[in-house]
Amino acid sequence: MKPVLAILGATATGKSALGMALAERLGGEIVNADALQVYRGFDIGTAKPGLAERARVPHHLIDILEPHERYSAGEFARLAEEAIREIQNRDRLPVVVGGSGLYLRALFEGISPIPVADPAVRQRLRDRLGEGGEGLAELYQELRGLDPETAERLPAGDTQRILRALEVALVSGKPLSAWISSQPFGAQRIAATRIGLTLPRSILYDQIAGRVARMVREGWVEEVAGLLARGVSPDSPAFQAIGYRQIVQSFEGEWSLDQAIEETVKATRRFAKRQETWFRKEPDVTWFSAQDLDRQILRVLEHVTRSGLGRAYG
RNA sequence: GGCGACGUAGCCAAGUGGUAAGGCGAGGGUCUGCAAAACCCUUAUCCACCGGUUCGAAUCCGGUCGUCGCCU
Repeated sequence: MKPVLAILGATATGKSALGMALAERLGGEIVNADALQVYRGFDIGTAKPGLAERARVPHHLIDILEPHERYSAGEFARLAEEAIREIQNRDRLPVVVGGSGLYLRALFEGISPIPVADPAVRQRLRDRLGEGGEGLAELYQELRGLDPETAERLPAGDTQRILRALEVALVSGKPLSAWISSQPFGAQRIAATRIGLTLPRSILYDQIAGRVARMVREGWVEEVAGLLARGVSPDSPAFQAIGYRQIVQSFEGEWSLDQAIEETVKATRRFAKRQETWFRKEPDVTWFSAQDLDRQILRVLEHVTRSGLGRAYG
């Protein structure tokens, strides 16, 4: 497969804007590598590109799921690869834009073909964990028996991963560690020219606060109210999105709207920090300052044409 | 000016004689299908300051400074 262009970086650094600009100049189409922009109706708080942007440049993997549907790194990797193939068949340049490190890794390095767990099994494990259940320690012990390698790796408090590892072993009869070693990351690569956007922490945090405030002005709270009124369950996967949760909690009286907004800003800051931690050790990323983006675009363009991409898409 | 309360980390705060809880914030990190998730680690050689009592003081006593409240 021919190489693609990828734009990554923490939230609120301007990835979408840069992606648009590059796609327009290079004859590209955007492949969204974001876990929440896939949900219909979750627009403002996910900073989803608007209809105007999408009319100017084709976007893929946006608005493809209903809020109750589940998405995942593996699903993303499959869909993204398909989209990339189609775009390349049209002789256009795929521009992958996103901030989720795992999703990007799954796409570019290939993710092990681990079977999706049976929801019934997941529910049963949840029940065993819950009130009057055995508790996490017991489940962790069980995992030690079924998949000692993974148990060794995981901290005893990581409920989410312990459950997942048990799920895989129970459903497939093969431990997660075996699935992984049969096709580790890196076994199936898609070449990419990776552009990273970064900002000094204090500026990034200002940016985040400003963006959340703007989203609220643009009707974020009303959007959330509308989703609930339409019957979207607050327990839907889509409501895992930062801000949406907090706003729902303010509706439920847990805190005031101002507090919800403040909590949203905080959660976004923590998220951005985690993204930076992930990307920091990611190899083969050429970093550009997100300050003064307009002027950076020329430098990025130059870098892109000099990279393998210029040749591949002559 | 008088009286009273208070002064513990960037913020909030517990601790009232035995050698500084916790929360928030911040920073660092882990990551194979929930990833905008989940999890882990670090963050006060020291309790406004000075002196005293005591084997031992953030804790008791005196003074100084500061903050707040009430009174004049």
